[in-house]
Amino acid sequence: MNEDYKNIPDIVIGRLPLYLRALQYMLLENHFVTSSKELSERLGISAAQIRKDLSQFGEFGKQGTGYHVEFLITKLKQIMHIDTTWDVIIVGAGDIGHGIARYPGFKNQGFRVTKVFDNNPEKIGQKIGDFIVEDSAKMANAIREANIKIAMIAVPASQAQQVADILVNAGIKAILNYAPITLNLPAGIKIQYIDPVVHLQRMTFYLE
Amino acid sequence: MNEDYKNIPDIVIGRLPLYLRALQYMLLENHFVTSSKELSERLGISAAQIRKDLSQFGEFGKQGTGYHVEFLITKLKQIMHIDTTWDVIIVGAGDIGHGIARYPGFKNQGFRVTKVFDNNPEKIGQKIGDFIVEDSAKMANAIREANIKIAMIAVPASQAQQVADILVNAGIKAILNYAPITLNLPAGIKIQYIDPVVHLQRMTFYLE
DNA sequence: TAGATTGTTAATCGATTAACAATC
DNA sequence: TAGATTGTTAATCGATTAACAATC
Repeated sequence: MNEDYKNIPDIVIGRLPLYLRALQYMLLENHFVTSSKELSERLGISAAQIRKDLSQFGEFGKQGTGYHVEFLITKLKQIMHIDTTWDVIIVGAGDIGHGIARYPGFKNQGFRVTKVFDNNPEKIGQKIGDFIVEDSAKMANAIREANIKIAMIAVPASQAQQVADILVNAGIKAILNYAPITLNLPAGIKIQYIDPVVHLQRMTFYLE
Repeated sequence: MNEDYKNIPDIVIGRLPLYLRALQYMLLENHFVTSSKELSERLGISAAQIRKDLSQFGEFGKQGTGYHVEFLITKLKQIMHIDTTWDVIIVGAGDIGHGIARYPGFKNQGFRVTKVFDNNPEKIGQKIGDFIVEDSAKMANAIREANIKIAMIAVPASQAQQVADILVNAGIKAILNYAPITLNLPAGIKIQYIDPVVHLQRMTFYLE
């Protein structure tokens, strides 16, 4: 648990990465000062909500001028605990595992993929980007030794729960699950889901 | 717009795919009748909420016994407009584009990838799974000719907005965006985002 | 019949927005 | 100074939950 900020709604936490992302693009554009109004226009989130969200964590702006982009980025990274780099492992070396193992977007965002596991003997030893696929049997030990807290699951749905159980048992505290199935996890373990089918189905309701 | 059901909160629509997914697994397990209580336990969503969500669309259960799994699946598919198959195109033939082009999970879920586009001459003509990468310049025409309504964006963030504008102009109504940037779209265009970094950052707040 | 579970209402809970004093 | 924008309060809006009559 984050001890510094208690009772902050999870929905607020969910917006922080979006604020961070927009601010980082501003910096790339040499845009050094912004306002809740400008962020609002970029993100489609009301200015009042952005100010209220940020105010949960402190006072980061100046009346009349707004927010200093670089300063707010630094603060948000501290709040989200990504002022350090988290080691992350990938379980599953299929197409999805491949894709995320080679994804360049983790760089400088607080994450570094360190290992890729699979239980298929044909895949173990294979090269994926900078990684050699390792045997899932060695996964739990590797997690404990390197004190890994975050894992991404990219195995078939039929194996996902079993994998999750092993991960949690070995000390994993946060899981990003690409398998299209809801996982059953102990309280305190964080979980996020990525399933393109769910996202697509959420939109077709509105299509004719 | 869905003309049959008006004023239904989007957050309810967002849960329907989860209900559907759980029900489909039940059917695989030859589990033919279920209840809001059982779905609740599988999904971590309260039974009251499940019943209330479903009741927005009709009466699908029976007092005392619960819901007939196959019947509810059929109904949910109708409600979400996935009782037909939607053609979907992918823009961007990099690692992410590769991953989703070969993803087997769309099958029988209402979606079929029909084309993959890229603007890189080195990629055009390349084979990806069952597809030959086509020139992005031909994208707008292809969308109009086949009356495509759904696209997945898997290009770098720097190109995503430009691609989105072309897609919308050609008639695309729903976009699943893998590029890590918030897109600016006209009202009425549906958008969903998949960014592993955002999902991970949402969890590290809670980690020490 | 007795037990189980729905669909629905009303109450509760939580999130968003509008408005504005403070102040840069 | 005048204009702009924050941080915050109170009001509004919306979503979730508890409870239960209806009924299979």
